[in-house]
Amino acid sequence: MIEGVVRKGEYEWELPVGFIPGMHVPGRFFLSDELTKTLEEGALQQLAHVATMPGIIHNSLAMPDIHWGYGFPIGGVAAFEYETGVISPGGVGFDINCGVRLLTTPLKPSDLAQKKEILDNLFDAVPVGVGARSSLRLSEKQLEKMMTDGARFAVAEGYGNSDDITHCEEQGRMKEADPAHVSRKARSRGVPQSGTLGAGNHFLEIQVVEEIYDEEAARTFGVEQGQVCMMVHCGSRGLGHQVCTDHLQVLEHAVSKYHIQLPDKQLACAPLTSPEGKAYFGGMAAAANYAWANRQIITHQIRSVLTRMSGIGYDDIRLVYDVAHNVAKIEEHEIDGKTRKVCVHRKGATRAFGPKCPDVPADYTHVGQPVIIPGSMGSSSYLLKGTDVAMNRTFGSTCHGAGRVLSRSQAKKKIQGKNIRETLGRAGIMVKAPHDGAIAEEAPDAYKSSSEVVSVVHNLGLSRLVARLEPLGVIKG
DNA sequence: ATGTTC
Repeated sequence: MIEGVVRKGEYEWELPVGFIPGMHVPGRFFLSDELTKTLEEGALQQLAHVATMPGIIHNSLAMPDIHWGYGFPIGGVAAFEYETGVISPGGVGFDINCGVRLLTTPLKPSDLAQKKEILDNLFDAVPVGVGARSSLRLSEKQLEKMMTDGARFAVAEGYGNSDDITHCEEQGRMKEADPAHVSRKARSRGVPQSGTLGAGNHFLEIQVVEEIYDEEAARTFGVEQGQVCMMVHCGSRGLGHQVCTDHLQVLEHAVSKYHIQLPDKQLACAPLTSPEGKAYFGGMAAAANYAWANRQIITHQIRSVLTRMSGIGYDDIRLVYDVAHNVAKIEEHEIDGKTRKVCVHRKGATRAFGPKCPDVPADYTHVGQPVIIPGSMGSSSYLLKGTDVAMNRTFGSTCHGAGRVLSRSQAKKKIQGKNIRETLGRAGIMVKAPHDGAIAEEAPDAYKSSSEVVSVVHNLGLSRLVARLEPLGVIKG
């Protein structure tokens, strides 16, 4: 382990205050011995950097999928006191509300004789790849509604049902969204991209529930062994990226205006109560809502294909839940016995609210919030549940996925996409992508093991395993 | 992640 890090338990490590100058709180991160082998020193430095920011409380936290990111580490969680703290785009990431949703179907794998045709139809119905454009032509007014109403906009337009809304984090809509802080350029990127999947690690998968770990929670979430499911992983596309870019520029100036000392320019931020901080938050929430609506529109396309191809009903395809992996939220948390209003930044981290917490859907509240962890291409995905331990220790947060071990360029150099496609094909997993390079970048070997990451948060109790899902067919952007 | 270095 890197010098200066203190071991606190089987899966826990601390960066003491003083690891670098100016830290207000300790850093704390969660790794198994196996995962410490892939820890990047740069990511740990970033965890320490975050601990120097104004108003941070409790700990600068990182989940076991920690890796190097823009300013803040990916896998990072940081909460700032509302009155004295800051908000930072680096703590959210460029893909605002990159997230994932899980749908159940009444189908069994044996009902998928036409799997290739289903995948072909899904590939035609959901535009994928960098710069993908959809056939939907949103008006300016519709885009505005998409940004203020999120998943509700999509459902109001006929792309879903009311259960879909109650089964989204935030009911698919942050009320603080303010489209006035979304630039003309961001809007022009958003208009043609509604209902598109995007690229990189974004995917649409046909999966099967392979193992149940927690019968009661699985039953509550409507998930059964042997059931065919659909998983959607995507975000706010070019619109969210542009919101991040635009506000970073403003906030770089705000840093000197508000006399904030930072160890890295990429931590650009502003006080939560400042006009600049509020503007970013309003724009970020608008982009988050765009992402929820985007996943909702894609859900409708999936339902349309499956009802046409397999004869099941539209409402037989149920949304289990939809979680955000990249977002900042105003929440109340109890710290040292006192309830504090804080802005929780989760960047490559999942909210994991426990039983009886606000915003957990009524039909799930006795169990806790569903947590959805996608695997890398061709590997297991997991369904977990939120816990009281997460509420007490990590502002109700857990990991988000596997985390890279090879950069995109390293992966493309080392790995042949065609070979991956053939190997997965032999295992019965069909892959469709715009080109083989997209497959190489996202090859399983480019990522840490998602099962190792998930076992750490399960063992710590930051969330608890409910079910494991395995891919049957993959559409990659 | 991203009209993949406006």
